[in-house]
Amino acid sequence: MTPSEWEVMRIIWTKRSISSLDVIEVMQRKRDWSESTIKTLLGRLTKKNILATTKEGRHFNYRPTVPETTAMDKTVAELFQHLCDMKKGAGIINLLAKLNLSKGDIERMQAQLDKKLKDAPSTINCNCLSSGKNDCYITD
Amino acid sequence: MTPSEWEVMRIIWTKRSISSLDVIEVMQRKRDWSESTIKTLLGRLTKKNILATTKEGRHFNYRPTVPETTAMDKTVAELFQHLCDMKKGAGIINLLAKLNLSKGDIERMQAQLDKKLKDAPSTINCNCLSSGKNDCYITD
DNA sequence: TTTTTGTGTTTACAAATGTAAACAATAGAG
DNA sequence: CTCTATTGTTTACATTTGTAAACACAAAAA
Repeated sequence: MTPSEWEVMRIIWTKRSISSLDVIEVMQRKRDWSESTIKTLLGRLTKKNILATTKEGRHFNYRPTVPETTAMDKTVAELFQHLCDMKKGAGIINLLAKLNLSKGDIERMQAQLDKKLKDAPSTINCNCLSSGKNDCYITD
Repeated sequence: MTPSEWEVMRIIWTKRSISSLDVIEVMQRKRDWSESTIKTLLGRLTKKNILATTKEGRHFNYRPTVPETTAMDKTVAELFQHLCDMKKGAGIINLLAKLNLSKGDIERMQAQLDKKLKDAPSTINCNCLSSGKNDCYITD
């Protein structure tokens, strides 16, 4: 899913089921895209089977075939897969600092971390050269 | 920076300064890319000013102009910027579950979370339609 | 000094992406 | 039952990305 497609999906995930007309209307409040552009994106998402359609009189109704959280988790996991093992932690710490998180989410994270801390290794090696050993000069 | 460029950068970030010959050698241990392909990537990274070069006899030496952590933070931040505000927390929780983290990183995260918990809101609204109010039907 | 060869640069080209106009089909209006 | 307007589909085209061959030029070797 491309960034533009993702923007369209957010609307559809939120609405659950929506006509193209409404997608266009909502989308145009966010981005200066022509009607055509949005129709193209809907078409591509449908072809990729990320959207399913149901005919309804004159227009179609679009609904996601994949839950938003599933898509999110996949995208986030993919991104992190390409980062240096050793520095992922620092990346998350920096991210946490910037995000607005609810009490509930923070508590769930804390629980998760408490659990992981028990058998966490004291260091994680850099795997950037895939050499099998710690590739990084700076070990921390 | 594209995914392929990122792979090349990881090598150079780790080595700090490296000849194209060595980049090619290391890279070819990871991916089945032709020498040409890797040279193209080095060229593009140089043109984008992500790499700086110094002539050294027959070959050039490449070194990053941007620290890896800076680039990482930017990429991670960009990704999260496009996700639903309400669901970012859940995304991180899922991510944490999957990652291998060092004790030190976990402790730093815990510290960060403790600090944030104090004045964390009890809920974060979905902003997927940018309507100004909570867009999501499911409020959690 | 000429030849060779190792490197960076140019050019190439298909696929994906962003962006959008033109077209076709069909539901609803008259 | 025809006409029109709406909405999905085709086609279009520039840019970026993945992948790589061809080329030019400067060192090193002869």
